[in-house]
Amino acid sequence: MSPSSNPPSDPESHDLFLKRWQLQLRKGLLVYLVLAVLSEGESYGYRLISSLGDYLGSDMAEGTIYPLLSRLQRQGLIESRWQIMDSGPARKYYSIKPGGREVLAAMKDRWEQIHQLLKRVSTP
Amino acid sequence: MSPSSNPPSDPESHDLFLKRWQLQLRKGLLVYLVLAVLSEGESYGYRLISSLGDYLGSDMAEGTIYPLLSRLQRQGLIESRWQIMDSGPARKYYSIKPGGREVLAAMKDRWEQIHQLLKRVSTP
DNA sequence: CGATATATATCGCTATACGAGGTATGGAGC
DNA sequence: GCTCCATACCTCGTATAGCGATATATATCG
Repeated sequence: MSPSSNPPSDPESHDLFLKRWQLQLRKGLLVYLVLAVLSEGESYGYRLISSLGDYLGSDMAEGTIYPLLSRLQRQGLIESRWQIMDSGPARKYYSIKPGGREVLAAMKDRWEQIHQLLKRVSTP
Repeated sequence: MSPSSNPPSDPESHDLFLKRWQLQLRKGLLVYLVLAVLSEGESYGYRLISSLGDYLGSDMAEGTIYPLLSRLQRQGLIESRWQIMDSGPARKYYSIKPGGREVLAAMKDRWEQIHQLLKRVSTP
């Protein structure tokens, strides 16, 4: 266990750091991912959790996706419709609006810029 | 001005959205950038603001960099020393520790994963 | 009738970036 | 000497987003 014998390289504390880092990275990343997925066709919250979970390696929490979708709709980037199902509870399908596609394109450009920048920084 | 005539594609509100998005993106990104720059040699807060400003297009605020550096030091990833200058106020030079390099390498891997993922999502 | 899977929503907590404000040092101009 | 400015550090309050926990409802299966 070595509880506190090796502070400078304690792998356990590094894991914690990385976990928190990835949590922060998701702020901004998830909006992009949701818009990108919706740009390929409509979907709904519960389904997005599993599709994005496949991408990300870990599920995004319900407490994340539903507020996120509400936000995007309030901001006019996506729209929703209720779909009554023959079996099971109703689904709220979201689809991307033209404004959402514009924003997505801008985000994609900015993302590419940032990636180029990081390559430049890490490989001098 | 068209204050509210074109909600779905209002470029002004899109700019606001993108501005907020980039703010959120920086959460996590800046830690990476600071560690990456420090991995190439020691530096100090005030200097980091302008070097990273060049990279990012906009300066990072002083209220961002100083707490960030304190945090990284508290977490044992970087260390600092005071340098008295012949002219002007003293500088607090930060340098990366071995544990910081390990974390930086892990972040780089994860970042590459995420970039591949985004490419897969946006180009089906 | 209770357990489970599906599906949506909300609340409180935490972490981080930023703007505004504060402190201090030393050089240039009046 | 005195004021202005660039350099250099720090801290506080605000806003935002992800997450875990919790609540609710529908339909199916045993």
